[in-house]
Amino acid sequence: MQLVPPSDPHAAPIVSIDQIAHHDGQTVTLRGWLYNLRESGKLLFPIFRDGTGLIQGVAHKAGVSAEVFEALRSLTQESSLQVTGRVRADQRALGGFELDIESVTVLHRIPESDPYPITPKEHGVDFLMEHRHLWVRSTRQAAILRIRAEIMRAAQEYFDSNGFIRTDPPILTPAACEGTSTLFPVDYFGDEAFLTQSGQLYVEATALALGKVYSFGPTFRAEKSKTRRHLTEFWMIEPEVAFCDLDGLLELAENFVSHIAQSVLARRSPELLTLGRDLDRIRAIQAPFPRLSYDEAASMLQQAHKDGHLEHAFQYGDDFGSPDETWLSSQFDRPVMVHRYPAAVKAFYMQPDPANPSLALCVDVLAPEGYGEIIGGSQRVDDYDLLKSRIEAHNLPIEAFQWYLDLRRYGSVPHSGFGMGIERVVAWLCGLEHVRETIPFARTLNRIFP
RNA sequence: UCCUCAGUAGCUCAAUGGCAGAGCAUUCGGCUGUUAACCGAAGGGUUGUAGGUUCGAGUCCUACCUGAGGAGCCA
Repeated sequence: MQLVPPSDPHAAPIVSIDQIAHHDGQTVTLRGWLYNLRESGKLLFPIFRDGTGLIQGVAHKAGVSAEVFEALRSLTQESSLQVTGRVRADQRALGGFELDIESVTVLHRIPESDPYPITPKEHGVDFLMEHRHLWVRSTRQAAILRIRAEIMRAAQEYFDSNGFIRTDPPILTPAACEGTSTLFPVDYFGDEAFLTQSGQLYVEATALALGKVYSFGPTFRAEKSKTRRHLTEFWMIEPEVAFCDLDGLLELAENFVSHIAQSVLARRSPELLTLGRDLDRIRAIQAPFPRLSYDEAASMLQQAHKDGHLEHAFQYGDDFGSPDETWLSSQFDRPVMVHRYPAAVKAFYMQPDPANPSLALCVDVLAPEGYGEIIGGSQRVDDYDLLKSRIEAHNLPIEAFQWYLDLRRYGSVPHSGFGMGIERVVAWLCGLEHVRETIPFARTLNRIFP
């Protein structure tokens, strides 16, 4: 296999397909794979892909050597190759350019006896997930992964350029962070440890060291959730800010999400269009976001039930169910921030609202179009005695939280933070049905292969 | 964990309780502008597993396995 640029100084330059428009009329070399091959008598129309795009080649039997023509004619889908030809603008071609083929070097030819499994026709979800290592080559999946990468880049860019320091918490943890979720146990030299379900408690510590911090990494939940919104392994980005109250947190959340959406729009619009996304939907995602108190949201839900928009009657005091969130978020064209839930349905570390201590100073950001909760956050309890009594009331092992309580013993300050699930944001911005397509290799309740 | 649905050719799917089928993919042949190309031909099956009802089961019944959609929980 020849993988390095040819040493011949007169050889055609190696270019990627996304740069092909800059080489109109020139002879170039592409490296990639055969995406599809159409044949019409003495004409061949191979379509090549190289990870940056697709381009159709043309080979006339009379225009190339017999060896080149036969090598192309018998080429199989997804065989790898290097092809040299002249770039020509052509209205008939999908990308506006075609390649008049001069020569071909086949790097690896897939034999007919064992053809590439994923054909240009439709396939079922299970088959595609079983072949995820190959499915990622498809145009649609590649577009999603490019948008995912941009979302991650833009998220880090926002924090890095606003004074935040990235401090990543451990993946292996000694005990449950929140005491609620089901965790994945691992053997830690004879002791039981767990894969982290949230880095929050740890970034609270680094926030009191560095002021504004964030963490970004994988998170694990062993809950047997079986929905389009759940993975057992997902990526979460968690900012934590010292001297920040709930109002400051709401402002941070809306500016952060707006920045991500507008970055994707600016840098990945072709991919959004590949996915059939309406760009106006993304364009609308601009701060400020609508804000609803839990009380206001609850009233809206009860009214929606009376008007026949919701089957289930919402009980004041309950947490919102999935249909509730879907309906609420569908009332807005941008994410809606619901704040001040009843403390009883929220985590132990959330600061009570001074105006009504039965409410927590927390926020859930619900994405529109039924994508549900993308962010959950709160102002944290900063009083030692209150936090200690909360831990006890939730029957959590106090010893495991001694270090966490220390943060309230030594220079405690008001502080706030949130966690944003990357995959849900990817699914939302891409307009996908299921989060399993938003990560290169999804881990779900029923799948840990490939 | 609960509810609902599905499992037939490599893939996507048909088949009233009565001969196991089609399209795509693969192979061969045809076509000098194809757009998931098209036209002709060929090969390709333990109908998820185990049991039961029946003269006869892909089809009906029971259990199990696998997957999907939803609920709860959450990001």
